[in-house]
Amino acid sequence: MAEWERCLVDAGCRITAPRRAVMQVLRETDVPLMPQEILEQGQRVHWRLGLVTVYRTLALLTDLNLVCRVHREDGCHGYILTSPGHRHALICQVCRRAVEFSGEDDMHALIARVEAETGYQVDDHLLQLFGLCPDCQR
Amino acid sequence: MAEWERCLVDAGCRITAPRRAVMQVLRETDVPLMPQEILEQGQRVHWRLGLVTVYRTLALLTDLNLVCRVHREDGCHGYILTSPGHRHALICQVCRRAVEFSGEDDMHALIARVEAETGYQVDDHLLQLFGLCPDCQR
DNA sequence: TTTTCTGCAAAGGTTTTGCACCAAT
DNA sequence: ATTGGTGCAAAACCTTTGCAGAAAA
Repeated sequence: MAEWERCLVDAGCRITAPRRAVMQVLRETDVPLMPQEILEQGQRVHWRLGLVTVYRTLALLTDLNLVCRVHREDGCHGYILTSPGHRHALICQVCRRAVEFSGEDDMHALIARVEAETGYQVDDHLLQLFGLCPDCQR
Repeated sequence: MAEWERCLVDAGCRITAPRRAVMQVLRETDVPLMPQEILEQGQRVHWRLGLVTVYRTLALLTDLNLVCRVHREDGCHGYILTSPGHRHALICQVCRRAVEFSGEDDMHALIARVEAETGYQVDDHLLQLFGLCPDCQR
C-alpha cells in the first residue's frame, strides 16, 4: 500500500477510484495544476470523475499535508505534491514547471531579524519564487 | 496636491471622488482590506461609490505601484498602501494588522543559493509572514 | 467639448453546498 | 449493513465586461 494510502486510512478515510485518479495526476506532474486541469487529466484515468470531487479531494489531501497549494499572481491556485523537507515552490514563468526548495536556513535568519525589528512573533510564512527554468532561459 | 494625485495625473488619469474615497480608506488602515470592505468604508466618504469602481481603482493603483495586493491563505486578496522600500507584509493572524518589512538582504542570499542549486533564473518573489503582533501575544 | 470615469446590470469563472445514489469497509 | 464518498445541479462568491450617462479637464 502506498504511503499516501496509509495516510488516508490512518485518518479514517477510504481509498476510492477518484482519489487514486487525483493522486496519479499529481504524481505525474511537476507543474502546479489547477482543479480544472486535474479534472481533465484525471478523467483519462477515471472517466466518472467530477470537478466537485477534485475540490473535495484536494482539500482532504491538503489537510493531510500530502499536497500543497501555490498562489499565482492572477489569484488562481495550483496544487502540487508536498515534498518532505522542501516547502517552497520556484515556478517558471514561461512553462510553469515548478521545483521545490528548502529555504529554512536563510528564512530563519530573516525571520529572527524581522521579529526583533517589529515585535511580532512569526509563526508561518509564504514564500514563492518566480523566474525562468534552465530550458526556458534559452 | 498629494503625491498619489501627482502620480495619477502623470499617468494621464483624472482625480475623482471615488478614487479619493478609496485612497482615503487605504490611508486610514494598517490591515489589508478586501474590495468589499473598501467599498463599505469608502461609501461613508462617497456614498455613490460602487464595487466595480473599487476594483477598477485598485487595479489602477496597483499598476502605478501605489497599492499592493497581499495573498491570504484562504485565497482572498487584501490591499494595502505600498510603503517605499518595504515590499513584504507581516500579518497578525488574530487582528490582521499588517506591517511591512524589507527583507532584501536575506532574500538575495537565499535567491543566489537557490539559483545555484536549481539552475533557474529567479526574477521575482512572493514573501509574506504570518504571526502575532505585540498586542495579540498577550 | 472631449475624453475619461462611473455605476448598473449582466456575464464569467471559481469554489461550495444540498441531496439522492453509490461504493468501500 | 453502515458509513462515508460521489456526482449532479444549483447556489454562492468574487471579479470582469458592456454600455449609457455623468463628470473632469
